[in-house]
Amino acid sequence: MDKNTWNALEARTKIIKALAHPVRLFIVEELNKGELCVCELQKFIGYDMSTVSKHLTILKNAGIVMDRKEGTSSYYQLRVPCILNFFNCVEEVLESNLKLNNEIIMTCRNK
Amino acid sequence: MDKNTWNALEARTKIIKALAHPVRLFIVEELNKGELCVCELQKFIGYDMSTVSKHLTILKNAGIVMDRKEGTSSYYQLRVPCILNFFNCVEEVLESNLKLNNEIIMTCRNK
DNA sequence: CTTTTATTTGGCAATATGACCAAATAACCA
DNA sequence: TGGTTATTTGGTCATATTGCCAAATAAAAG
Repeated sequence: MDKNTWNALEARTKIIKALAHPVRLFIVEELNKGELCVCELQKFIGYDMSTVSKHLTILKNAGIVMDRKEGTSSYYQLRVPCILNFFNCVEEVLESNLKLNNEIIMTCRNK
Repeated sequence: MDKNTWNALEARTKIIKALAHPVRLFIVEELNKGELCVCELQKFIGYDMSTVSKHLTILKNAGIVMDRKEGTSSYYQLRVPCILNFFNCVEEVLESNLKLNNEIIMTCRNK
């Protein structure tokens, strides 16, 4: 595999990795409903404020969210709206997994 | 956050995590062109055969690929075709990131 | 039956990730 | 100014990930 191919893969991986955590997935879904500050997200999530802040930094560095300061607060919002299509596909995989499990169960029953 | 919400997040995270690695991303893209055996993928990737095999197991456990034995070989193929839409979104984020960088560069020049 | 080929599994070491706490920063208020 | 609030940053520790090697497995070939 050549260097360019690898670099392209790594660039895309960075974005996918940013979404590959339950807390960050939750944040993206909440932000899809509208802008929120760190303390609001922290209340929903229940983890330490610093942990939530670090998760937001990861999403920001990946280019998925952007922030806006107002007073002492930082408000975060989605920067790229297509993220939801992304999730549609994940749902499709989940449904497909369920279907397969059902088939396996049915096959076992018929034996 | 309640237990159900968390479980749903974790289920989706498992799928996203499976895609969050350059080698696995490469595998998915190659398999999109058609079925391949482990040794063919190994030649492209250059890593140890056991490493490639483990990456394939991760994709399989996430429900993204499926395998088929033929002789001594295992052939892998995509189980869910929508994976490419998924990548379209990642590309959109990348393009958006590039656009932002250009804006920053332009702003700096004008100062 | 032994050897070869393709793959998977187990184990280990290096590195990355993710949680918390404590401290630093920054804006606002009294 | 000094204190409060919101956020970020640095440090540390536990755990997860990822690579390789060696060994186990399994089918095919000689």
